[in-house]
This record gives sequence, C-alpha cells and structure tokens, in this order.
Amino acid sequence: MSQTLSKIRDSFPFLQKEDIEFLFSISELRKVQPGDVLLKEGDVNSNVHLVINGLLRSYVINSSGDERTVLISKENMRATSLNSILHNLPSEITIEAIEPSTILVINSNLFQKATSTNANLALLEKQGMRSYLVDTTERLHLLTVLSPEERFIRFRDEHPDLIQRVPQMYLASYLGVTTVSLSRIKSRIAKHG
Amino acid sequence: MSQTLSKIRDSFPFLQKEDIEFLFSISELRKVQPGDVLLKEGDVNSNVHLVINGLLRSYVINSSGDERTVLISKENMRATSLNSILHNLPSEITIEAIEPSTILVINSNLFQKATSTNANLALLEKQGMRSYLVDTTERLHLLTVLSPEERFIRFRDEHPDLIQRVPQMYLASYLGVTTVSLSRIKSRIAKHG
DNA sequence: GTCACTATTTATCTTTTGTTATTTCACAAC
DNA sequence: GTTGTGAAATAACAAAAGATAAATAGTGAC
Repeated sequence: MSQTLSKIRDSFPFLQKEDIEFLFSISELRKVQPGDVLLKEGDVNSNVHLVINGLLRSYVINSSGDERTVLISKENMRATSLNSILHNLPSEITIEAIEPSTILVINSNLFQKATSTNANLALLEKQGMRSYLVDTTERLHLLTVLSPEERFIRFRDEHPDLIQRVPQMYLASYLGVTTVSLSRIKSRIAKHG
Repeated sequence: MSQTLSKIRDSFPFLQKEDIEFLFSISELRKVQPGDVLLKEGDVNSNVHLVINGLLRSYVINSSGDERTVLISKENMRATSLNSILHNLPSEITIEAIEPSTILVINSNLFQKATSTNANLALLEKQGMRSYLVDTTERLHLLTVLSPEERFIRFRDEHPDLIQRVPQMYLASYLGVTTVSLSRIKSRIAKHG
C-alpha cells in the first residue's frame, strides 16, 4: 500500500499526503488476473481505473462481432468509460486485465464533488482531462496519418516494453490490422530494416 | 455582428452579455474565402477558431505527401491546434476554409487568463475541453470500429448537409479512403440501399 | 454560349489486406 | 513422456483497396 502511495506521489508531485489519503478513501485497490473484467460494455460505471501495476486493455465489439482494442493502459495510465464518467450512460467499452494487475479504482462521482473544494484535486482533474485529450488526439492523428507499418514502428519505439507484454492479437487490433497482417509487418521489418 | 452575437448566445446560453462582449474584445472576426489558411502547420498559434458561418477543414500531411483531413468544422464548431493551445508548440495541423466563412478567432492566452476570475468563462473552458474530448473520442471509436462504408453512412446520417457542402476529396480523406474508393462506396449504397 | 480547369466517376490493373486452414511453438494438465 | 490448448507464423486463395488513366460532369471566366 505504501508502495502504491509513493507511486502516485511520483506521478502527481503536486498532490499532498492528505490529497492522496482522500483519493484512497474514495477508492478501492483491486488485484485482478488476466481475463478479469473491470468494466463491461453496457454497464454504467463512472470509475477511473488507474493502473498501479500491470496492464489493461479497453475494447469494443464491432458489427462483425470482432473485438477492437481502443486503449492499452500500462503503469500510471488510466482506463475509463467517457460515456459513463461524463454523462452517466452505459459504457461503450469493456475494460479487461491482460496481466496480473493492481488497479486503483477511483469513484469519480465522489472525486468530482471534492474538486469544488480542493484546489489540488481540481488541478488533478484538469490535468487528467488534458492528458486524456492529448492522448486521444495523438492516437487519432496516428491512425489517420500513419500506415499500419508506421504505426507499429511508432508503437515499438514509444513502448518497447509493451511489444513483449501485449499479446499480438490485441496489439494487432490496437494498430487496426489483423494478426496475420501484423505478422507480415514484423517479418518485413526484420528483413529490410 | 449582432447576428454573430445571438448565434453565440444560442450555443452557450449560460454566457452573459458581458461575457460575450469580453470574448469579442479578445477576438477578431475574420472573413475568409475557400483556400484561405487560418493556421499553418509549424506555426505557433494558440487561437481558437469558432465557426460562425461557413466551413473549415484541418489537415496534416503524411509521409507520402498526401493531405489527410482530421477535422471538418461547421457552424458552432471549433478548430484549434492542441499542440499550440496547450503547450505553445508549433501546430501539427493546417486549418483552411473550404467555404466563404465568418470565423471568430479567439485569443486563447487572454481567454485562459480570464477564466481564473470569471466563472462563466471557466465553465465555457471546461465545457469546451469536454466537448473536444467527447468529439475526439467519438471519432476515434468510429475510425476503430466502423468500416469505411459504415463510416460514410454514419457521417451522412449525422451531417446530411455536409455531404453536399464538403468536396468529396476532403470527405474521402476524412473517412480514411481515397476519392476513388469513396465513389465506389456511394455507388454501392445507391444500388443496394 | 465556349473554353479552361477541377472534381468526380468509371474502368482496368496492381498491390495490399483479409480469410481460412495448416503448422509450429510454448506451456500446462495429465 | 503425451495430450490438450491457445498464440503466432506461414501459405494459398479471395476480397478489398490503391494506382493510374480516361471519360464525364461541374464551375467559373470570358
């Protein structure tokens, strides 16, 4: 638990000890195993899932019934349903662990209330929204501008650890290709550069 | 000008007349023609471009030298460089008019300063960030989950007016296909349903 | 009206990607 | 050890998309 605390302090240095204690008081520290589901599509769930240790993936199911990974969250990253957190609507995504993970599940309703009286938490909220926006925009640009091969290279360079940790089937659907295609991309890169 | 004012009041009913007057005082109302550039990739520009009338497109150029449209902004919608507005970095996008347009160009630095003393403007900022986030996430989901044909149908149903207004070459690159492909999609739909 | 220019459609061919099935590999259960 | 299970690589074929060029349709200038 104190390891969790120091991790959070490192990530958000402007938070005071009391702020983090408050965060814990409105949170639950969950240990999950690969395949465990933290949030199921269709459920209303306004929790923010902060990854302390491990790996989560968020996915949706398309009209052909295939899962499409929309987000891979590693340490210090979050996973949330925007629908639920902003509008109290059923989640559009399913969040699932792909490693044994420790997740801080923060009750966002209670958090939001506290932001009106606690400036640090308000800043945390604003920063959270901003980094969410930056990440989403970044990913949108990558999907729009880069080819699948370029996307793989970019992902590999930014998250060399995740290439090993993320099963290829999930990485493929995150990059917007099939597993077969991703395999071809990898062998192409291995040959030429 | 008073038409502009009433448009803004309709879009953001919680704003008082003084708030809107302040917005005008830190803004410039620009009339632009198709092809006119409001913001060029590489320039640092932390303005928010609010479309009063007309149509803008934001695009980036990929490694093959082709333009990829990342955003189409019609009335009441915005166009901004996130890089510039959040981090004062060179813009990743170019913003260009594709119709004769009236654009309210808001100085975001001055706006941000005002949000610390004016609660309405702070709310406007928060709402702006949220809707930006919702739009971006929505678009990301569509690109991830839907096929090009499904994306076209969705776009047509949500923005029937834009099908006529947006030149097909820009719509194609917005949907992530070539003009030839978009043409095929349209003829397929015309045949079967 | 014609002319010039551009966008869109259509047709043909090529390349890429998806689909499916098979094989290999790793790992756990027995 | 073998057997089973699931992921990844490979191959063969089908489907889709890209590239290119040519034809058609629009638009504005004159």
